[in-house]
Amino acid sequence: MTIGQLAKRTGLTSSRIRFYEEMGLLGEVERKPNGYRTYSEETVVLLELITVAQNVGFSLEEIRTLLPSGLNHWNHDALTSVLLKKVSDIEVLEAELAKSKGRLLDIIAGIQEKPSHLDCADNTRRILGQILKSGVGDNPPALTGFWQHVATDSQQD
Amino acid sequence: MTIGQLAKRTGLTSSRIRFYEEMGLLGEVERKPNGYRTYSEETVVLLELITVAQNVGFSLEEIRTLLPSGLNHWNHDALTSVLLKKVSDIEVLEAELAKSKGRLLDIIAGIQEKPSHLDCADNTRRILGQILKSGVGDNPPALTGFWQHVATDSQQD
DNA sequence: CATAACATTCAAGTTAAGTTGAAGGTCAAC
DNA sequence: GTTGACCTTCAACTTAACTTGAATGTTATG
Repeated sequence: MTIGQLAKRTGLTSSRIRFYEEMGLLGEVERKPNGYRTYSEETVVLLELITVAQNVGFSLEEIRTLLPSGLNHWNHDALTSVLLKKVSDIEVLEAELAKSKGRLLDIIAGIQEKPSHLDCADNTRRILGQILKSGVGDNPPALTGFWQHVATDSQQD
Repeated sequence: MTIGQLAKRTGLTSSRIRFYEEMGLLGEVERKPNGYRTYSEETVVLLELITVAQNVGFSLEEIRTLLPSGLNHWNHDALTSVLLKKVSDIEVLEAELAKSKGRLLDIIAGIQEKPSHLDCADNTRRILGQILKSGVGDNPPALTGFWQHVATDSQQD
C-alpha cells in the first residue's frame, strides 16, 4: 500500500501519516526500491488506534510510550493504569453533569407547579431556598454556590 | 476571592485563569474598586469542570459552547450528544485494548504449553497459525495483520 | 514609608500537532 | 516523450492553549 492509499483507507492526510512516522509512532516504515513508503494492513489498524486514543484525550507522546515499539510491545501495566485514569476522568465528568441535569430538572419542575399567587421573582427565590436547603450536606459545598445564578436566572427561560 | 487565591484553590496558574476569561469561558468577571478581579466559590467548580472536560479530550472551544452563558444555560441536548460521542470513543478504545490484551494472553499461554520437541521459531509459527485461523471472522480483518509481528516477536520477551 | 508580594494590561514567546509550499523524482497512459 | 497524478524532502507557516516578561499600580508588613 502506498501512502496515498493508506491515507484514503484511514481518512487521514499523507502529510499527517508522515508526521506520525517522524514522531516515532509508526516505527520503521518500509520503502520500495524507488524510495516510496509502503505499508501493510496493520498500519491501518495502528492509525485507527492512534486516532481514537487522541479523541479521548491522549497526546501523541503518551500514545507513543504505550505503543508496541521494537521488542518491547504493549506495556500492559502502564497502559491499563493510564486507561483507568482516563475512564475515571470521564466518570467524574459524567457524574458532575448528571448532578447538574438533576438539579436543573428539579428547578424546572418547581417553576411549573408554582403557586399562582406568587410573582415570578418571588417564586424563583422560594425555589432557590428549597434547593439550597435540600442540597446542603449531600453535595460538594462549592456546587451550591455554583447553581445559584442558574436558579435566579431560570425565570427568563 | 482574588485570582491568586483562586489559583491556589484550583491548582491552575493565574495567567491560565485570565486566559480562560479572555476565551469567554468565565463570562463577566467582577472587579473590586481597585480593578482587581474577584471570584465566588462557583468559579472553583467551573474551573474544575473545565479541567476535567479538557482531560477527556474536549477543546476549550467545545467547552465554551456547552457552558452556561448568560441566559442560555446548559444546552442539554448538545451536551448529552457530545458526551455520548466521547463516551463511545472511549468504549471503542476499551474494546480494542481488551481484544489486544486477550490476544496477547492467548499467545503467551500458547508459548507456555509448547510441545518440547518443537524449537522456538517453529512453535511461534504454530501458535501464529492457530491465532490467525481462530481470529478470522470474529475480528476486523485488519487486526489479524496487526498482530502478526507481535506473535512472531513474542519469543524474545 | 519602603519593600515585598500581590494585582493590572499588553505583547511576544512556546509547545503540540499538524499543514502548506517549493523543488524535484517516479510512473502509467496516451 | 510528455502530461498528470503520484511520490520524495525540507523549511516555513498555522492554530490551540498557554507562559513569560515588561511596565506599572496596589496592598499588607516590619
